[in-house]
Amino acid sequence: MSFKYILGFAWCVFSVIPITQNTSEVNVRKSPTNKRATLEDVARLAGVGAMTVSRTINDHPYVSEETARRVRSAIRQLDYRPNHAARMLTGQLSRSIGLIVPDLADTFFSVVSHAVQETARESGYLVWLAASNYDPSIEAAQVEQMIHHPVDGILLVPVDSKDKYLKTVTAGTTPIVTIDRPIEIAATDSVGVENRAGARVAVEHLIGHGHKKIACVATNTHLVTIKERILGYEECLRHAKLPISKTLRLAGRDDVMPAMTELFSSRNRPDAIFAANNAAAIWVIEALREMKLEMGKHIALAAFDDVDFFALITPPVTAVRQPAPELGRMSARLLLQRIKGEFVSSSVRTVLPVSLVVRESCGCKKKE
Amino acid sequence: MSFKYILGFAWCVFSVIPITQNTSEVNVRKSPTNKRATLEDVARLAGVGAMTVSRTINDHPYVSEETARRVRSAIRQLDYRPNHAARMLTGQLSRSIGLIVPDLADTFFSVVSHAVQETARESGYLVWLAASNYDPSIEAAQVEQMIHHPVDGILLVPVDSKDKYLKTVTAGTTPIVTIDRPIEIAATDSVGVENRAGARVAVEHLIGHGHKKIACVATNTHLVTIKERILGYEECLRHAKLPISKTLRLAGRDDVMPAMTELFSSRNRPDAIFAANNAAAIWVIEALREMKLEMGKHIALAAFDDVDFFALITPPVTAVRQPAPELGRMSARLLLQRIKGEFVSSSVRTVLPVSLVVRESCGCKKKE
DNA sequence: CTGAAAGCGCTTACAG
DNA sequence: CTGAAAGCGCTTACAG
Repeated sequence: MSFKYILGFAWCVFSVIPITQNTSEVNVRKSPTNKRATLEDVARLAGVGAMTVSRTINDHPYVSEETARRVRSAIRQLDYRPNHAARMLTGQLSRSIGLIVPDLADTFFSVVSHAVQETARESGYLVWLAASNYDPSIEAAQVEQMIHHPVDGILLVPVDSKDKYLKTVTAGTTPIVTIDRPIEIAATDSVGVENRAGARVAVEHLIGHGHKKIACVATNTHLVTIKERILGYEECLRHAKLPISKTLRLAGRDDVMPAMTELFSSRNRPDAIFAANNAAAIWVIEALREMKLEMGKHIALAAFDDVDFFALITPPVTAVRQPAPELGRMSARLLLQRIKGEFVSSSVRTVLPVSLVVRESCGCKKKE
Repeated sequence: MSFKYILGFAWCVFSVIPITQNTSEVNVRKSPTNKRATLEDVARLAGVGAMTVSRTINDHPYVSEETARRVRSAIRQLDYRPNHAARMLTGQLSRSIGLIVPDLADTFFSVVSHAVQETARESGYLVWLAASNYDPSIEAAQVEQMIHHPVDGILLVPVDSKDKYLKTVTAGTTPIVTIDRPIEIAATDSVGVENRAGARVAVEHLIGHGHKKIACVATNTHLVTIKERILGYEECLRHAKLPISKTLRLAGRDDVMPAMTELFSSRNRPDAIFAANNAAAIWVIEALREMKLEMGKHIALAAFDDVDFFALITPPVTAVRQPAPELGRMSARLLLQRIKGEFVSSSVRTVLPVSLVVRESCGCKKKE
């Protein structure tokens, strides 16, 4: 279907080249002097009590500048770094959060993750990252493991927003913020986007082009977000008094061609398609190529979830753009606030706006 | 340059909707009974000593099946989970590794990260993820923070393989494996790909099409990997006795059009382009559109680093595909071996093969 | 097979 | 401003 011919090459060697060990690596590793310096060591060297060192590190007031200087110098000499594990044991915050997404290789989630990571770093937080592979049991296990690590809070893109494990987890003491979709069986903070309204705008745009038979194609139709988009699509058509066809649900790549062929040979052959998510859009685009139907000419297309390369496709694809970096930043900030206890209201659902990026697959022409 | 017209919408509301708190969330959180159970609690409930519980958890031999059963039941009753922080303090492995990449939003790195994450999970490891944003000082800080957390090992895509901080870090006790490129100032394990040979195959393919004037375009030319690819390009042309033009180095998006215009108006106007990395390829593609030059017809293009959507572009782009998931998996496995001490040889450099995915931008025609 | 003691490296009260 | 004591939750020797 996609036109790739892989060429093999004789030079494709898999080589493991041992490098001559010119550093004293092994010795260094075993050297006992290399053992990490502790608070005690620093205290001894600086000639003070352990508490004074601790206070200096934590910027407590009530340490004479004089002593602080001595301590700092000792710290530098020994290259001392506080042991995080010991700190956490005394009830300190771990200064870490967990992030669990379905698939890191998906552009949308990787952009969200990058933003989360950056926001966390700015606050001195480290982030655990895990991918659930769309498997609720993996998700539950990872959340568990993180909570007991422990982390100060968790950012989660829930695969199944009704899974019972969420009930237990949200009742616990670790704050949780969900990204992209809220949890349906408990009240937690969530940050998402205007799915329904976004779908409406995309479909309205197609209607504006004069299309009457608009089909909807989607994958992952069990997700609340996708359901919302489909609702938006239906609302819009109902409002315009146009016929609503049942949404074409694609489960896998193999479904695509048969389903599309059937759709186009039916007497309800559509003149426009609304793809409710990017996977559906990509599959539709591939299928249309296969079927020799030119987008923006034989058939119009508008998608939900804009992917950068949609601009590079011919013709460029019109799509609803989600503010992925904002989603990451906002959710991370909200979680950090919860952790610090700065934010004590009840759960909030934040809904971010989306915008339609009009290109050419919908039938619009490029302005020169 | 890219044709996007953002439409604003009146309904683009940013709404923060407080949800009525119908769960007893707050009470639960403060409830002291909710405090995590400890080893001691379990021991008391099971009527045994703490050690017995510890041994049961860790599957030590020498625990009578009878006692073990009682302990396990107590664990279940109290929903006990060992505190990781306490364990680590007694010198146990943390069962976590760190991964630092330049940019998580980059497809190549996000695919690598996903694979690393998965491999780690299969071994019960959790992974810290950080992005350096191509800034060596951020990279150094994150490595530091992870090492002192502590983590058992670190996977790193070094931004500057000569940065002096690497000297210190690699001399330490935490094993480090670099991905994509080795460190130049110390001997550590690394897992990368055949950059030079890959470039050669791509350029040879262009030569095979009869092109004589082949230009090379690249970004991030300070990276060893890119240098290698450029060397491969030059070797190949030298071998074919064709003129070698100086590599066009693009620093930012704004450089592209001026540089390309100049390149094409010079008397050495190329008939083919080798893009040494995906960013360069994308910029070149955009520029060619702008210049109304059709790939595979007016100009041939082959790129290093295949990106999924290259197949969806018109014409589909011919590119050297790197085994990103393997890169992630292999490096993670190698690191885990080092951590367990299973692997005690000196540092190894692993080089994975790449393959050319021939599509149409090079001038090949799609087989029907 | 089982448990009491000591300690991992830090911090929180408590006394100076 | 500073320090000695106790404890966070576990595990490693050491004795039964």
